[in-house]
Amino acid sequence: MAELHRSRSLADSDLPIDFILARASATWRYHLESALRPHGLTYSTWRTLAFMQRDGDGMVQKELARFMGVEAPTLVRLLDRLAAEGFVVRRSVPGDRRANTVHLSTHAHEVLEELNEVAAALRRRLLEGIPADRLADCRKALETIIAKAKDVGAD
Amino acid sequence: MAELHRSRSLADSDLPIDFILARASATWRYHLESALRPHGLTYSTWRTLAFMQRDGDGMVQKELARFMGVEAPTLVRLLDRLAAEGFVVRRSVPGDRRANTVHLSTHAHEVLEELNEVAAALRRRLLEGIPADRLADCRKALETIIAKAKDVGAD
DNA sequence: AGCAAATAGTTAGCGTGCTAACTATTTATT
DNA sequence: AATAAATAGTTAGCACGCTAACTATTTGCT
Repeated sequence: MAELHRSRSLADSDLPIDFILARASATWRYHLESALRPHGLTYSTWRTLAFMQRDGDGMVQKELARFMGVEAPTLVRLLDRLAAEGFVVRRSVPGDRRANTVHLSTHAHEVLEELNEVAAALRRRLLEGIPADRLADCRKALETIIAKAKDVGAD
Repeated sequence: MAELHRSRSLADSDLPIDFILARASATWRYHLESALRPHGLTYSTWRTLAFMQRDGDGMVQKELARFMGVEAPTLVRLLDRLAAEGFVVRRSVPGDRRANTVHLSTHAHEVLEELNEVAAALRRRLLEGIPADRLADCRKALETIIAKAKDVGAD
């Protein structure tokens, strides 16, 4: 992977906040992707497992997609890959023959322990030096943005 | 576009900050993409023009790519599209026959006035209700993350 | 001068996000 | 009960991010 996200030359300040937000998010994702790669997962496939682990296990695909904030077709492909590699199992729902619930394999649970530590390590590294209250404020601001975006209605 | 980013059902809190960061960024991008679509531009092509407008005009492609935080091949395709639609011109550099400088057309300048207002309107809407000092703290935190990511070195 | 290394731009190809359109099934209407 | 509407999942196809590999040119070494 290139060293783009390790370089100077971005006059961070004086860019609008959304530019900074996008850059921070992309950079974080890039580094996580790098850290995950040796473990054979991408950011998105890892993220799918992570969401399943925290409350998504046993959900119907539709629910999981919504929980993760992606569209159904996006999830389909991620699950295809994860199922092919033995991380995930689709199980048909007794009452409804359209739906599948999705489940983590025991292998996935094992791997996740390691991967969660990888993610946590990056978190520690990137958040190092940010005062806790500033980080809390940041979190609140981001949550407000997410909330505000929800009730827009008149696009 | 789907109404994913307008829905509830994300238990925002108690998710790690990187999940919140990614969600906020994706949501913002989604709404901007929606607002831009009627004007015939995508988020990424608009973003390219926006970066050119704020200091990137006349840059060599390589420089612009770095400024924007994307790899060279990513920018190539964006410029191809933007050039085909008359927003951007590539001009060969006298001293160096490998390089191109890129320039906004007058049409692009005109369109940008409108688009900047679109972006600003969304900004106002999504940031509404966030106290200025909290937003400033958030910005500082995000800039710290970006800075921290730069000097990682030992990936 | 001449050859190796570096650099700018590009093409090819993969993964991930989306929308649109399709199938199969379930629910609601009448 | 029969038909319309809604729902779950999928497939197809586009945009955009990346890396790897290629061409053309420039720079640096000897």
